[in-house]
Amino acid sequence: MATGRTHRPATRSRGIPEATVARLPLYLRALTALSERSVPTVSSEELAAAAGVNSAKLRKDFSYLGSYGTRGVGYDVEYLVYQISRELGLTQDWPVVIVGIGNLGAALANYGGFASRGFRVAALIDADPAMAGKPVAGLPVRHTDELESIIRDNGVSIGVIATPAGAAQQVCDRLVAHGVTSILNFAPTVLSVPEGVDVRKVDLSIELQILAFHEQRKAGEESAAPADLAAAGATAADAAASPAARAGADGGRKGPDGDVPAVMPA
Amino acid sequence: MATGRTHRPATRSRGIPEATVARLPLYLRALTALSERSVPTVSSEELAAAAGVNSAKLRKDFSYLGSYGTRGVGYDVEYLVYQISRELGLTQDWPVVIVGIGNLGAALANYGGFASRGFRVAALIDADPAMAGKPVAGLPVRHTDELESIIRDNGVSIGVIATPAGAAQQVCDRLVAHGVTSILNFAPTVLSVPEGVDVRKVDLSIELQILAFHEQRKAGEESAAPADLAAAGATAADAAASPAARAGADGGRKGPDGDVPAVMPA
DNA sequence: CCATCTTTGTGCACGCGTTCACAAAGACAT
DNA sequence: ATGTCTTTGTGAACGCGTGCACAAAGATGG
Repeated sequence: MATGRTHRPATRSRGIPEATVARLPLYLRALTALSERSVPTVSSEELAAAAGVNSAKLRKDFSYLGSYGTRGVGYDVEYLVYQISRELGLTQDWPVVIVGIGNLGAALANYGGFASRGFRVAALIDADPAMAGKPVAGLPVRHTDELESIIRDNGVSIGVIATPAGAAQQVCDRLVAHGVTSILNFAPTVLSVPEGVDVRKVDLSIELQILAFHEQRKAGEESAAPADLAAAGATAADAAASPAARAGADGGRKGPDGDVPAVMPA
Repeated sequence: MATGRTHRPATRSRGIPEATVARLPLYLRALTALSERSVPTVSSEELAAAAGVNSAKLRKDFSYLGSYGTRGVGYDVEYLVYQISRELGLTQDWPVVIVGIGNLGAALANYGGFASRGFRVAALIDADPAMAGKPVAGLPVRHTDELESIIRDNGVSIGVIATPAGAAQQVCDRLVAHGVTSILNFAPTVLSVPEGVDVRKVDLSIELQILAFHEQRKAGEESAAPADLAAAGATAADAAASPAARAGADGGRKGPDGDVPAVMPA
């Protein structure tokens, strides 16, 4: 998956491990799908498969919530949907503001996954006066000046930052100053916030870089096994000394079948 | 931050822990910023602060890469930028395709963070014939039919899926069939892929749900402290012993305002 | 050349998360 | 009722990641 964790250090909430909390939405989605197909019950095995996790892990996760589930039968889908929703706080309405209505901000505003989960986009905010009033996803873009009143009037406690990196900290500070205590940050910056404020970060380029790392490793292992050994043996000092030598090493990519690729694409 | 990890189980790549790999892009960004300001060296303390992590952790992370750094001085910025870039595979060009050019796909196509990191958008692909040829972010949208040739001709090994959930698995299968071995998935679905293919997932609504969980907890702690203590006191054993008792027990749960949920749904 | 001071690199301990494996709980059939 | 069969809930072991704390390395000054 794709996220990092600029998170609370180690404060486990109630008794529920952070890792479990992060999986609850996953289970919820799978359960919702089952619910729509009117499936009455699921076993941990089935549900785990649908959510893409280990069944033992799933059972343990649920055990933190309590003993829902019947031995020999499985879990009642509807009941579990309700319990998880409640645990995640989705039974209530969460007004959110999106700040920074560029390409990404607009895409977020249009994203359907929010509304369907109890999140209501209370306002779209942008610093550019030219944007003010322009309708995006059915809502008029408001100017940053209105930020405070918007937060106050709507009781907003969750903010989404989709501004350029340079503006993010400033926007963050203003959000926090006016009462926002949870922030979802799409700007590629480390935000510093006071104690008690949660920040989660989504960084698109980081995800790609992680994939690139593994991709490189795959390519290297396959085609250049000896070269790889050499690289492993020769400590970084060597490799650094001659970047050219390295550039030549990762040429071979695996095709869909076993065909051995020729040279690297220029 | 914002991602999950539908990842390789436990196979640590080379000797570098997965957690470390995930932080390297963070360090790289901070270092790049320093580099642009022509700062020659940084201490682990300074860099750690800039990247938002613990300095001990940072030093340990770097120790996996090798012994770059001079005691009493710190790390050479330029050198470290190079080393990390190389380790992440960013010294080479990674052509990527983006499939599904809706709001999100278009936003991704326009996202500057890719190009600046060695990622090149080789093509934008959409299933809608009406989209074909339309320019997005300076590139003409191509139709799904061309998927295979695009991947082949460009040597694409990384694919980004930004389609609706329903189409994601199918797109994924086609990508994989034609040689893509790393996928960044924005569709809210669990993708199943063969061994050897890496999937990372970015799920916007999941991030919000996690924030909502903590937000709820914060609100609850404040207003319903005693109820919270009671819940903490009763160990799982109690609750497990009698599901009925439990159902009743969590009646007094912290709502934002203290509303008590009724009974369980049938 | 020696002393001092800074900063790295890492051994070690601890805690969280994952997984195995199984006993207990309940459904269902006889 | 009793027995069988399924599936949960969890105790226990293990491994990874984190953070402390310190020894070693090197710079710097005398």
